[in-house]
Amino acid sequence: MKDVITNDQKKLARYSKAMSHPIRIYILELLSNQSCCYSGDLTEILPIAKSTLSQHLKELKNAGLIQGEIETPKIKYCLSRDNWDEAKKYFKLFLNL
Amino acid sequence: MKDVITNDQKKLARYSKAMSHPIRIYILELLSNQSCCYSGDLTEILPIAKSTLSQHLKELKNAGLIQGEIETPKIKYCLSRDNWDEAKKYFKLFLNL
DNA sequence: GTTTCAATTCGTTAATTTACGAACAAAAGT
DNA sequence: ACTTTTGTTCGTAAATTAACGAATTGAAAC
Repeated sequence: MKDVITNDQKKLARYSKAMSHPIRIYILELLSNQSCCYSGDLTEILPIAKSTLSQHLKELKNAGLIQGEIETPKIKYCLSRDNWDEAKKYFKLFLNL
Repeated sequence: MKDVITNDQKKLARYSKAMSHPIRIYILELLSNQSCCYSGDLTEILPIAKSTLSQHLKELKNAGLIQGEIETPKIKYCLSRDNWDEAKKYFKLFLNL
């Protein structure tokens, strides 16, 4: 019984999972509008603990959708273009857009 | 501290969550290609137990993305057009497509 | 009325997710 | 050296998810 699920389907599910929380949607939306942000800014705006935010950022990093660059003492986050574009491609195909 | 997360962001996260499993992606993809299917067909193709499939279908139903129609003794599933279109709209905006 | 078919619900288990505050780390400024 | 700033990691708890097989339902079909 070979696998009927394709790699593309797994990847799309993976990206969807990364997007499956309102906070993470908020962050991605922000980053697709303004090129970058600092997590300190997010901490001030979002009604969650710093550590929780950190977890969400990690989740997005692990999914490959964002990347962080150290600008001591802060960290500048921006979209990971390659994967973001790949995700867009998958969603586009999936949704017939 | 009012809610900085919009309803649209919550809805998009909700739809993403429904799409966050390969099996559910598979089902949605199938339904967006062929108008309808019977869960019996899915049971034969997919490498999971019937009860597990049932859970995934329920998940998609709860997210409003599919609907089931009884055609005794089977159940015919198809996309829930309204919500599917709404989901598409949200993803389109979110991804700038 | 009982059997059969298709699918869901139940009961259970293991793993993952989300959240928090406290503790920790790294680097710069004092 | 020590303090401050900024984030991450740790430890923990509660809730949700995913999976299975067994039991159940509901509506024909016999």
